[in-house]
Amino acid sequence: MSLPHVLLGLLGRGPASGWDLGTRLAEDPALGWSADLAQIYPALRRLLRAGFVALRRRRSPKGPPRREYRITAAGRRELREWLAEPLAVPKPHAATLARLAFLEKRPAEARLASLHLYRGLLADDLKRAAAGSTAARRRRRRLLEAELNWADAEAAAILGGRTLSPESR
Amino acid sequence: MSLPHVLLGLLGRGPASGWDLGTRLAEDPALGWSADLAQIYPALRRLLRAGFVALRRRRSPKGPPRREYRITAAGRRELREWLAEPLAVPKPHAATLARLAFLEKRPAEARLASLHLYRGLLADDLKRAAAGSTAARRRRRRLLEAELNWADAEAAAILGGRTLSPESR
DNA sequence: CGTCAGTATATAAAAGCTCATATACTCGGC
DNA sequence: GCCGAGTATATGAGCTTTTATATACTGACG
Repeated sequence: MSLPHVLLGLLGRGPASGWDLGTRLAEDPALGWSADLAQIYPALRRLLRAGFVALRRRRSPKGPPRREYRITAAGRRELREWLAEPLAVPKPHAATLARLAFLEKRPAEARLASLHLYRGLLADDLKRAAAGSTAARRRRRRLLEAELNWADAEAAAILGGRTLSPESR
Repeated sequence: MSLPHVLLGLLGRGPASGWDLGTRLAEDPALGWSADLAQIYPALRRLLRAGFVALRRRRSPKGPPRREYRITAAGRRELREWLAEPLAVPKPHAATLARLAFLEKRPAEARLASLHLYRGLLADDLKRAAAGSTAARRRRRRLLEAELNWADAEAAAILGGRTLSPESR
């Protein structure tokens, strides 16, 4: 849907090859987008045909020749228009959330074990998200912190022998 | 990827038709999954062929006959196995986050306007998320609150004439 | 000298998802 | 009696995304 625009946005920060864009996407979860190289390469071609990016081949110190793309004036225009569209609250599409929802029915030990593992992953992510001072990074840190607090509260409630829900007696 | 499992999870709460499942998914954002009916109907058929659900046709007070599915013993087993898989921190896949990240380069008024609209949407969602006492709902409320706080902090920083980032002088 | 790891591009096949459209049944209003 | 709205199931086209596979170049290790 909007992979091309995300790529344009990344190219707005400077020229890059398909490989570069792939690693940037993979490394920055604050961007809220990820894509396989098999998706990026065709997308770049479409952007090239549309005139939104320009291509320069360069030899690479390691490996085969790089195809470096840079954004064009038309590309910047397109990017600006996309950025001007109103923001919608993202509806997450994640199996983890569904599992979390259904976990409620499982025995307390199982819930606690899952929560504990999950908490560990959250803490790792928060540590990795410590760097960076963009709005998107700050947002990500806040959300991770809130989720950590939530996980702790849930674990405490289970350990306290009662759930926070009304069906507990 | 996991739509069939999500459907099994929902059927774990009681029998339902494809239509019912579609509306439940659409109405509960804490579930973290959404699906078109065009996706749900074939998925239910596959679950039926696999023996994870059983079908009963019932006349409906309004409209054409309903096809109600209920989870079988094999289905419960499958669901339990899926729930036992370790949770991974979801990586959001949302154009909004990417826009947020690239918005940084736009003029302050544009950023403020976007933030303000976004804040309004968040507040609406939070109001709608007020009900429910499951762990997933509590999680969602916490995250929405954290994001509201973030949006307010960002807006305040812009209004204060400086950003929170070190490149502000 | 071979082969493994890392960089880099590319394509095909399969799976997943959205959008448009069609059908069918009931009820309430005009 | 017809029309529109709400309930309910279903399919096909087209798009996006994932997974698997292939190629090619360099440097390091054994």
